[in-house]
Formats: sequence, C-alpha cells, structure tokens
Amino acid sequence: MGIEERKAREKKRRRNQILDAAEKVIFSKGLEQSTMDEIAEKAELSKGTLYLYFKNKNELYLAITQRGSDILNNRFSKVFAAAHDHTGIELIRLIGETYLNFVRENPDYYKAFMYYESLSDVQELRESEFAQNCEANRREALNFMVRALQVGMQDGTVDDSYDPQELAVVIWSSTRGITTMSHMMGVGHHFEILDEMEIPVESLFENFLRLVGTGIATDKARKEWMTGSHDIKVVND
Amino acid sequence: MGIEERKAREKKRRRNQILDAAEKVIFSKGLEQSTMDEIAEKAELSKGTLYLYFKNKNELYLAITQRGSDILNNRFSKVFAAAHDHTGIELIRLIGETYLNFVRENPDYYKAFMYYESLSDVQELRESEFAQNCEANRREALNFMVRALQVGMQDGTVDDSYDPQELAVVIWSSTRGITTMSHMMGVGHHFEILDEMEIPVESLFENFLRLVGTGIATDKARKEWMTGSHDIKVVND
DNA sequence: GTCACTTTCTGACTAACAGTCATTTCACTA
DNA sequence: TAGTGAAATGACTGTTAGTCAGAAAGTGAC
Repeated sequence: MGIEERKAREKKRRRNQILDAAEKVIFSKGLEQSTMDEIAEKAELSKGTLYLYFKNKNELYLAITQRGSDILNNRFSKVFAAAHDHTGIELIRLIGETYLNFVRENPDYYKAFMYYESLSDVQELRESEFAQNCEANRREALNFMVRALQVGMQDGTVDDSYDPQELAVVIWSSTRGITTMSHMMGVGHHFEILDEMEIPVESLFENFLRLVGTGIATDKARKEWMTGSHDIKVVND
Repeated sequence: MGIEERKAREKKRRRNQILDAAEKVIFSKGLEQSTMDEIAEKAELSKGTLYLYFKNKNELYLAITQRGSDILNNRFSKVFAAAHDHTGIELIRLIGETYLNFVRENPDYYKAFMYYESLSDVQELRESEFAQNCEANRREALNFMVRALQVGMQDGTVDDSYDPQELAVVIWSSTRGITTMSHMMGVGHHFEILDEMEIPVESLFENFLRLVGTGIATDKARKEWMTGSHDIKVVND
C-alpha cells in the first residue's frame, strides 16, 4: 500500500525533525538546561507530540546517542571495507585514528556517549531500544577489532601469544580512555594539568599508539608501525 | 578560642552528617532519583539546612565525589610512602592495582567520578571548591605516575626514550579506560559482550599490564614485570 | 459531498521537586 | 533573665517533566 508507506515515511520524518531540534537545543545548552518545551518550540510542534515519538526526555537523548553511535560505526565499516589493503597492525592504528577523529569532530555525540555510560539505571537501559542498538554497535566495533588482531596474527604483524578477544577488549578500553581524555581536553574541561604540561592531543595519541604498538607488534612489524601513515584520510559519513 | 574551635568542629560534624546521609540515599537510588527532602530526612535535618552547607544538589554530589577522590589519593600516597622498596616499573603496576582495587571496592564513588567527568558546565566546575580539590588530587596522582616513570628510567626498568610526562598521561588515560570498563562490568552495566566472551576483570587487567609492560619496559625488566607480584596487599584507607 | 472512524496533534493541567526566605529555636553572655 | 546572633526550620514559589481530554486532520465508504 502506497499510503501506508507514505505514512511510515512521514512518521520517520517527524521523528527526525524532533531529533534535529533536540540536538540543536541539547548540544547548545546541555541536557539538564534543555526543556522539553524548548525542544518542542524548536521543532515547531507541541510538547505532547514529542511524547508520541519518545517515551521521555532520557529516551530522546538516548536516540541522539544512537545517532552518534551509528555514525561512528559507519566509519568503522568503511575502514574495514578496505581491510585487504592493510596489515593487521595497520588496521588497529586506523581504528584508533577513526575513533579519535570522530571524537574531535563530534564532541557533542561523544558527550552523549559518556552520559550513556554514566547511566546506571541498568533496567532503563535494557528496556530502551536505542540503548540496545548502541550496544549492538559496540559489539560490532569490538568485533572489528578482534578481526583486525586476527588478521595481524596471521600476517605476522601482531604478537600471537595474546588471546585476540581479550586483547581486543584491552585495546578497546584503553583507547576509550585516550579518547575520553582528548574529548575533555577539547571541551576545555578541567585537566588544565595537560595545558600546563603543554601536551597536545596529537602527541598523546601518538604516544599511545607507540605504547600499544610496542606492546603487541612483532619485532618485524615494529619498525613499520612506528613510522606508520600519519595522514590517514578522514572518513566522512 | 576554645569556643570557636568547638563551633568549627560542630560545623564540620554537621557537614559530614549531611554527606553521610546523602551518600546513603544517592548511592542506593542514584542522583536523579534522590530528592533533597529525602536526604534531609535521612540526615534528620530540614531541607533548608542542607542549603546552608551546600550550595545545591550538584555541589553536594561533588562533595561526595571529593570524598572518594581523597580516599583514592590516600591510597596512592601510601603506595608512594613505600616507593623505595620498588623499582619504577613495579610502582606503575602498584598504581594500577591500587586504582583497580579502589574501583572494585567503591563502585559508587567511581560512578561519581564518571558523573563528574561527564559534566560539561565547565563554569560550574571552575567555581566549585570540591571540583577544584578533585582536580588537585588528580594532578597529584598524575605526578605520582610521572615520578614512578622517572624512577623506572633511572633504575633501568622503564624505556627512557619516552618523555615521562607524556607517557604518564598516556598510561593514566588508558588505565582510566580499563577501570571504567571494569566498573561497568561490575555494575552489571551493558557490555554483556564481555560476559559472552567470558572475560573476567582480572584477566582484562593482567592483559593490560602485560601490554603496557611490554610497551614500556626495558628488555631487562620485562621478565620481572611479567611475573610481577600478583598478590599485592590491599591498601586500606 | 458527507458521514463515521482513525490517526495525529495540542496545550492546559498536575505532580514533584529544587531552591528560598521569613520566622523560630537556642546557645551564649552580660 | 533579657538580649543577641548564629543555626535551623518548613511553608512557599517557580519551574519543568509528563499526562490526557479533546481538537484537528486524514481516510475511505457510500
């Protein structure tokens, strides 16, 4: 039925219209300072309508979070679409760079990620379709990393005495630590320590790569890693 | 004046009484779900009194955050009080273990840390005495790490081709990533991925240590590191 | 074209809560 | 024991998330 389809399309459009408005408002003044009335006004809809599309304010923000999560995973996918051009250890570097670029270009989405992680009402998260999708994305991204490591162990660029899954989680987690730090630096958050030390994000990330590289690369791959491509083309969504 | 002192003591006691009550309430139901009325009731005080001691709800939570931050730094201090017993690379391991133990024993405080970091009203943070104290603690902790690395570079257990400050920030950040992950696993947060993979926190941390160790240790120290003391006595506050 | 029916939208309303402030309590002093 | 100021109180206010009865718009049958 053409009508059904049109209606579905319109529903989707409304939904996006609300999300766009919500992003504008929330990204500019923060979740707490944003009111549903303001978002409704920005979306040129009444408040009640917002609740027809999103259960509550938190779910609305989770939907925004998922948007960001989808964008990030798209970028990861693109990296992997060209996986055959790279060694395993190069892929690890690319994943890290992709992540870091995302954070720098989309601090607002990353902030949403952080909020999402700081949530602890586990029940609420389990019930949210959006949280589940974010979770699925995360799972996929982690799988990318596992595969990259496996590739590396095959092509001899990654030390194969590690368990690839465990190593993937370790690298993933520590990368998160680095991206979080770089996010906070970018937002002008606390951590003026770093300003004092005059450590730029680039150097932070380079050192991290060096640390990881030295830690997991085989001797053979270590040299290549250390001089690895620094001008990776930014993958846009 | 004895009276002045007593009054100061009583003021401090009231403050702690409020903080204790606030911790009980907030740790059990989360910040959002906790009301100032409930905290007041738990503290056996009226709501107005809470505002005589803390500017608002957020500041109250920041004060709790600082409590946690102080506990953690105390532990770091204790590790460093016995620094002469250890090589540099051992100190790095000890710092990591201290941090991880703290997170496991005090998930509620760690959650507060995460909330604190996800805040982005930088202005609010700059104005908060508590946030500033947390910042000072962080600075101190990072300095511990820098010193540990310097010790290691002197005693030949840490590769001295790194810049100690930069390396400290990298290790610090990635450790944060690991502790965050282990926190989330502990809280039964999302990330069921890990449950599926059946990766216990211990192994996550051991692999992280191995990665860092391989990355920064000198050849000489690498062996020692890999078999490093796994049964570190827990430093209690 | 119009009527009955469904879907979508509206905005006034409610309940809950953070934060305030005029008033009260109380320890201390002279 | 009356006077003083610091500490505490809790009724009150303003704001906002979330609701719901009813209006509006769309649909399809006749």
